[in-house]
Amino acid sequence: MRPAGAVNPAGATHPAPRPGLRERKKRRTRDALLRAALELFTARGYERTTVDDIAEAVDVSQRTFFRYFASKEEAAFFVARLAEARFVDAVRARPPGEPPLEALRQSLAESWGSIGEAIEQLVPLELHMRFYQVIETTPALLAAHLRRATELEEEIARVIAEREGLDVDADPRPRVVVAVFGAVMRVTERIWSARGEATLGALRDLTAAYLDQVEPALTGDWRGDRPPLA
Amino acid sequence: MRPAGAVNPAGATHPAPRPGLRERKKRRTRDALLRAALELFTARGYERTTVDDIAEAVDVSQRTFFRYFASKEEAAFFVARLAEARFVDAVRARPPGEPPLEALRQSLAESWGSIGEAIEQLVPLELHMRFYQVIETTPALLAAHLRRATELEEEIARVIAEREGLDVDADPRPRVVVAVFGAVMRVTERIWSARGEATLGALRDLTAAYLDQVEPALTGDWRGDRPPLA
DNA sequence: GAGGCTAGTGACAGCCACTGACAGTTGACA
DNA sequence: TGTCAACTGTCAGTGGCTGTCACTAGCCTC
Repeated sequence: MRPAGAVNPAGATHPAPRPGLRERKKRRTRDALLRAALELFTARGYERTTVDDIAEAVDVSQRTFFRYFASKEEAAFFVARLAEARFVDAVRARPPGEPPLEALRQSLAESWGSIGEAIEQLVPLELHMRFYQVIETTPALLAAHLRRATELEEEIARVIAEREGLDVDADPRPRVVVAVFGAVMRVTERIWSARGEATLGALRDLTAAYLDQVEPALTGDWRGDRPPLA
Repeated sequence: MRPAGAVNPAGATHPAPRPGLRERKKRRTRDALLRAALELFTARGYERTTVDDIAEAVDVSQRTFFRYFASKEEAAFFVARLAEARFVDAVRARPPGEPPLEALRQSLAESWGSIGEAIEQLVPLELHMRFYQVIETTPALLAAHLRRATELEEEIARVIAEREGLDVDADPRPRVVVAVFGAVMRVTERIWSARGEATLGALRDLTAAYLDQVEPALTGDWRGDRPPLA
């Protein structure tokens, strides 16, 4: 079986059948590993914490760690996966008439508005936010993050294409909007993490400001003296 | 010393002082390793070829491989680095009046026009092109490729900002254009490599077509029935 | 052109991420 | 309560990568 699978199957209608002891224990172990991993990663760096360190902190064997997480990297991005899934759901739920770029913007605002508490149930939100700085400054993690981001983009491009009744492989526009949107997000992520203020609010504001700059940036004429931002 | 360093220091004015025996031998070893690596990677896959395999193919020790390349990954991207450096140079050399996006487009066309022969001196061009499909289909390599791409983007953003007399950290536009440009390139790279035709020409045409779609993709209205492309 | 210097190399030992195999333990359920 | 299956620990092994050390072979000086 796959302990690291989806937290909850999508179509659960009943109030939650109270998992058995075994299930709860597993969950506790996984959460403990997750939390220990993130704490060690942010405290002493990703490369400098070994999987053995994490396992030891939770008092399980290294082998057990790898039964919960396919890799050290997977543990690092476990929480981020939650947020991404929310975002995709939000895009799917957007009203059909809305222009694509606007739908993406709104989905982002929406999912960021509600993701905090979901994360908090797993690990302290502040820890998760600080961990982004570790991602951004660790080559191996940054690489993994970018790869995951492109996978996410492909998924979203398909959603957008479906909304608009287009074929992703025949019409370039879905992939292009999503790619542009993603590119701006990554630029803001980097700048945001480079500054000290690792809060969701700061990231949200910065992203909004940068998205507003896409059109001005693409026009040939930059002489219009647009006001630079803080 | 660093055998994998720049092929030729920029400011070489003399006709080339004929390197000693030692230097030539080193160069030959490095090129042999490079070629063997790329051949093995494309033949049986990146993950399935060990560094020992590569070293054995050239009849040196594994330790020696790591004296030429800091990592297996570095060997994989050695040739790509050449192409990137050319591109950056091309951007720097663009006439100052040109709009940023246009400068990037032209630089791309220019560098792709001349990079072929430079690569051919190191490894067969066709091998290099086929290797892109390996990159695209190997998670570890794709991740590394994306990270390298963002580093390149940062460098180019600074060049663009300087051209326009702006401060990269105060004005978002340089980073945004470059990010958008890079995003489109990556989308086309992926589509191009997914199709069979691994030629520079095919990539160039596809990129041009996709760049033309940026503006249409960003406008809210997609009803204009733009012609999808082949 | 003999001898010393040192860059380049091979051999070896060791770290860390990760995997397969096997056996012991413990919830779940009849 | 006993059986089964899930979960876990232990152990051995692979591959990427690094440090160390001794040795060989270009290079340079006298």
